[in-house]
Amino acid sequence: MNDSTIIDVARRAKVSVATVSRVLNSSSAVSPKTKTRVLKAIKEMNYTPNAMAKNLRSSKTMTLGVVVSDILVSYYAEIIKGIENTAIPFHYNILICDAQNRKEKELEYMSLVKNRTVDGMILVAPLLTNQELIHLAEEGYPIGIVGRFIDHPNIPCIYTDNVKASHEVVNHLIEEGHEKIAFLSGYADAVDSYERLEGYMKSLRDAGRPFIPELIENGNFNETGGYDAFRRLLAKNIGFTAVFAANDEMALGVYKACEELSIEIPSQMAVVGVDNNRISKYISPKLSTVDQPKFTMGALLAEKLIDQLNDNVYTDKMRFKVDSTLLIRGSSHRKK
Amino acid sequence: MNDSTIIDVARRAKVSVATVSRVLNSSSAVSPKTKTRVLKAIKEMNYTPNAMAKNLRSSKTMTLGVVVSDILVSYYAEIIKGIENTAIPFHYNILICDAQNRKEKELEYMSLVKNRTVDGMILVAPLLTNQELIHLAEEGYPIGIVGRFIDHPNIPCIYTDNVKASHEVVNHLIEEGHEKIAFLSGYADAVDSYERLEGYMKSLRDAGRPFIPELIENGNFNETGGYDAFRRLLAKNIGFTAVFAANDEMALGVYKACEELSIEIPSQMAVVGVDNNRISKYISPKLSTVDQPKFTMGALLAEKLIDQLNDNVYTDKMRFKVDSTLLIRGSSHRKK
DNA sequence: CTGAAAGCGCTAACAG
DNA sequence: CTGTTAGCGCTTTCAG
Repeated sequence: MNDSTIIDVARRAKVSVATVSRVLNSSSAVSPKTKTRVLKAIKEMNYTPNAMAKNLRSSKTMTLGVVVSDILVSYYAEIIKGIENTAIPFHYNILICDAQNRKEKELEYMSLVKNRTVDGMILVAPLLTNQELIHLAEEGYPIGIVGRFIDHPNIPCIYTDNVKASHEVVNHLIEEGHEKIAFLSGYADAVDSYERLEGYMKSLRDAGRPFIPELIENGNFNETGGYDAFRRLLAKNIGFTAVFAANDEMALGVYKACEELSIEIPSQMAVVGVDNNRISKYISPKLSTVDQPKFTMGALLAEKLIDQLNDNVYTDKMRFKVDSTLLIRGSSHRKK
Repeated sequence: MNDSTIIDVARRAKVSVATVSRVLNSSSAVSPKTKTRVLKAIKEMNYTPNAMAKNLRSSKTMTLGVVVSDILVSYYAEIIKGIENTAIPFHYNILICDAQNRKEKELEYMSLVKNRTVDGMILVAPLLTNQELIHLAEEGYPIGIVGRFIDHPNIPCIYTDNVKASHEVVNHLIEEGHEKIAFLSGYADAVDSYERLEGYMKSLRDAGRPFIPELIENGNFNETGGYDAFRRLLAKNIGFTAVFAANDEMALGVYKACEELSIEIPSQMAVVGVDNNRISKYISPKLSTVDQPKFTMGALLAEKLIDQLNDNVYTDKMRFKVDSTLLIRGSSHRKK
């Protein structure tokens, strides 16, 4: 166990603790001779500075919290990889928080920034409302958002245009000749759900198609939810030939139901998801989906938040919109 | 921002800091009246105790580090879920460390336990050798291992019998009528690789088959590595009809190569992996693989480590062997 | 270039 | 039941 403190090292090197601290942090010049002596003592005692003491004194923990809905979903994991990619070089650690798709959990985790366990918090596609988020930022807590636009000078955010992406998907489906297109939304209170639904409706409107409310079902953004929702849809006997799932997880549920019911994708049922989940290109047929530059989104946002943490730079550009791209794969391309 | 300290609260409630601390931690009785007053002050000032100060004082951070090789691999993500499942109720946070398949990284992360950023460290299928791990434990750092047996009284560990699992896989392949079975190992220095190879050889021996060294290739435990290794294997023209990949990621690489070369699975090439990665049951044909109770493994190990952290219980049972099960799916079941 | 000393915010004796 | 006080281990003025 490492029990030695800076005092022990100082004693052994016959210098003051201040000097030891100086060589530890290269904070100011120390004569080469004393420096060597201190270094030697440190090595001999196998001394490691106590991070808690350092944190307390410097009011920094050098760790960033990252709240995601579900660590098992590759979409989040890739964003985390991106965050990590910028955090590591800046010597920040990452505290991952798995909110298990629950808003209360998300809120609970915010105490980590309040009690100074982390220096800042990155929320990925949070369930918290903009208002709640803004409230936190105004209390002075450094937070950043991935996957949502939020109009506040203190909150860096990076997002894609959900309405546009969704609009593109539905247009594609219409072009493929589908008349009735179902929509699987996520939890009703998620902004993503709402925006994707908006794009869906816009497409219908543009194409002069009627909006049929029965064609909408909520699948809670997860596989079983998607499965159930799709079965409910089917039970209504509306005769739709395509489903747009607001994320890939729900699309996976659709695949499962189709397999059980021997509905062939895409000839009898076209399917499109969103997220470009890792699984989407392994399943058969490959799932058409909307890709976002996840890694980059995480990396860039982390950079901005770290900037803010260190220089209190709020003036800089803080809001980033990145493009998403529709990947048309086997699940939605009708055989001629 | 939360700038108020316990002193401010004390002042406002007209009590001493000790009393505030008492109500905060319910560490000893406080009269209902003062308690209410303190609580009121806390609420009014929107006070949150500073975790760093608390940590320093109590020499506890209530966080556990978890080192995994790659957070994107669902195998690790599920273990993390298990760890989380026991950590949360015990009020521990989890600091995820993504070692990016590199041993130096793993070692670097160990500084988190040395410098007291975390109270203990869980290593999942580490690249560090038993010796290195034991060294750390003997220096007094609380560590636990998931996915490997390690014979040391201070190191809780949970593992499956790799030799046996691998033995089972190869037996299955032999029963399916395969004569020449290739083996894709991971990095040469990983214990898992070694043990899985051992089981492979044992099966051949038991069945009176010759061991052909050319049938072994290293795929580094990842998809592209598996792809490359499989292509190298093919290039040797040995005429094997089955591959046992030491993990599912490499098996995915085999699938990719087979698709490119129009080799049909399983009729022309049987494939079996290990891990029961989430993707394995979505690909077509479904991948035969070896399942481990990942969630349970994480949960149980975390429990043991936390026990150790709190009570210094080293006497308790510390090493757990759990059963893995061979899941025979489409990729290795020869059509009659 | 080096040392002394004042805390960072909290907990836990100890005394009352 | 409540208050006083001594640190936890470190960084950082301020003097020298």
